[in-house]
Amino acid sequence: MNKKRTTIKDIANVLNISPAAVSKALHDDSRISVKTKAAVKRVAKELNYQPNHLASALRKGKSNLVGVVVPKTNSNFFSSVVEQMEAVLNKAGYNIIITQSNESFEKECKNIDTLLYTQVDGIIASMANETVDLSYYEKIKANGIPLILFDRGENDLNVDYVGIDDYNSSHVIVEHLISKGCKRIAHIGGYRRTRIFNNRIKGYVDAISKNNLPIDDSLIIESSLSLEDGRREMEHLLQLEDKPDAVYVASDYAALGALQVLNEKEIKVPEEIRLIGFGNEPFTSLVTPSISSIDQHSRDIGRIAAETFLKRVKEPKVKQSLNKIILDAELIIRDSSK
Amino acid sequence: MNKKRTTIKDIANVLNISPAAVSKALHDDSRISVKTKAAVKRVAKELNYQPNHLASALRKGKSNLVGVVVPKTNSNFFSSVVEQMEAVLNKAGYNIIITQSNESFEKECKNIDTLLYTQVDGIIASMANETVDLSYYEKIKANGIPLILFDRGENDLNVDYVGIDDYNSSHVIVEHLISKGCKRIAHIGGYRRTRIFNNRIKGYVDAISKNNLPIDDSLIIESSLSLEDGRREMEHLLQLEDKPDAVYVASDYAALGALQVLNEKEIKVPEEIRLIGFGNEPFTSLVTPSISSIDQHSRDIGRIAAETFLKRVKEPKVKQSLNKIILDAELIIRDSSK
DNA sequence: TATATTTGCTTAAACGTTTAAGCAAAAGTA
DNA sequence: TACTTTTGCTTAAACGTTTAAGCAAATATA
Repeated sequence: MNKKRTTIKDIANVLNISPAAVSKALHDDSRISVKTKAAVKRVAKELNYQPNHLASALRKGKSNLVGVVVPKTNSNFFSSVVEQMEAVLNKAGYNIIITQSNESFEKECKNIDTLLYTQVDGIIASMANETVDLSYYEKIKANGIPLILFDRGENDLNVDYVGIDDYNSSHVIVEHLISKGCKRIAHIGGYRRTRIFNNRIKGYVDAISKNNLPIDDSLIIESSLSLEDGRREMEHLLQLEDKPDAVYVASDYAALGALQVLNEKEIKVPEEIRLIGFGNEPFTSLVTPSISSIDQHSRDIGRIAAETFLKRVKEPKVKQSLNKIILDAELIIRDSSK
Repeated sequence: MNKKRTTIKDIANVLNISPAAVSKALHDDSRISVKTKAAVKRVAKELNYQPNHLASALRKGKSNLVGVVVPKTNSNFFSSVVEQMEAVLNKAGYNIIITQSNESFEKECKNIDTLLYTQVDGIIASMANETVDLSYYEKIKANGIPLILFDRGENDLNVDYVGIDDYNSSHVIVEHLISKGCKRIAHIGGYRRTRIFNNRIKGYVDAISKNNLPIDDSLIIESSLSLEDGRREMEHLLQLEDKPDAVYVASDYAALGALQVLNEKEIKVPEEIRLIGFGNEPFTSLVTPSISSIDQHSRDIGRIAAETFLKRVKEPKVKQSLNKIILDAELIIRDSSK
């Protein structure tokens, strides 16, 4: 029994040609005869030859791997984004390494180090909520490989970005609620230090003003947007003297927490309080009442991010103008705001 | 400006020592003086040296990468399993490449090829529902690297496996339902060709018999267990002349579909029909009524699968006896079966 | 003091592939 | 026929590490 894997050399020995010829034959080089090519491929199959990616990547200085950094794969949004990326990149001959930061800055840094160490040809990332220090992302840029951000980006980094228009989404939501007659619209949002949440808050504030409603700071709440946060902040809102008649929550999970509290207290949704979430997670259509939410076009984001990467590697010389691709989000109206 | 990355050679040149000495210094070899080590590490930092994983992996014949194949990361179970694997393997110096098959056999094969090509040191996999042909898994075994299966495995492959006791879980469920007075318990299951679903069906049948209830084939249904399948099969069960008084669904998603139909038809759960799911997905506690379900100890499964891999690479010579680790699952009783 | 051991390095080969350069034979051109 | 071009390969170096083997100098041992 042979312990060793078969290499290009083994094939060369069988056919009494040079390893170089075998390599070229396997890559359909025009300078190799049809006959030799056929023979090489036959022997390769016979010996169950598996190319060694490490060796070719080392020699070519290109690993054909793309690193993906996400906060958590355990959400419909991210897993759907990743699925599309995979599809597009696979077609172009790339494979992806997915790493999750679990929303931890420290883990995110470790992941980036790992990916660089593994010699990925580029990194597509969405930042953890915790992340403020951008030095690790500068490290990627310094490395010379393309860096594409999606969903959770940072303007300061000056790299390609794909995401939805959070600012405008807030406008759509607020205007929908006002059209239903709401006058006191609360916003359970994320922390302002994350750009997307900041944009949602700014959009909310501007939309309220634009529609001549008063801005009430007690109706604007920042949190981590977990289900528990949603519960806590909803309870808090219900203790206000002047209760809101609608709540716009910047995440479906927190919106669900809010809904649980409303259901438990037998406050009718949407009659007494209208509720809108963000992200269009599958469960929003499954709970009672179903939750209106913003669809983030996850599939498009994944596809476009991957395509942007491919463009960058194809034209590394040309200092292309930066891509900031902002997609329009879509409000899916369900029972909670009808 | 220097385009090139700094290598071990650059450091060697600066200090006028050999690349070999630098390599050893970086690995804290005992035969390198403390002084040289310090100097090497200082220069490495100064030049922002990043080791080239490809080169060391090629030379050492070891990539320190572990491939993970899952049907879909978009489920609490799998993402939680993967999270634990990552934690354990990272600690041991390994990184993981996650690939999802999206339940497609073809994609699964492609993923395995990719992983082998990338020279992973081992593969931890859970098979797609579609998968019947095991030749790709044999390919992994032939490659000589460890293969660990979890959750969805195959006895025929004769490799390490970690999972829960599906057969016994069915017993626990059936007995719980009987204790609540149920007499006609239906089972919306997966396809028998998947071992775990087959075990759940067998467990169900045996538990029914053991408790002296009649086996009624019209109450045993095989499906893909999607939410839509759950809806369709629940509607089908409700059209039976002799309706069930309990339904045990082998997946939470399908259980949710069933629950939707019951809610729509205003059939009271649990009063008229009791319902139990499988997997303890987060939404089971979020919907109304909350769904009783089986917790699969995803964190333990991830941890143990990773540890099993580490054991296998540590002792490749010793033909260890095969590990089949079967964990006890836990029934979480909620409103749908109270 | 003579010999053995340890220390601290160097040299050189190896991992498996790709590729630039080169070269003889075959085929094309004048 | 004498030249150029094309075809079909070979040779050898390179990618960045690691590591076995070796060797001189320093240190320990007898």
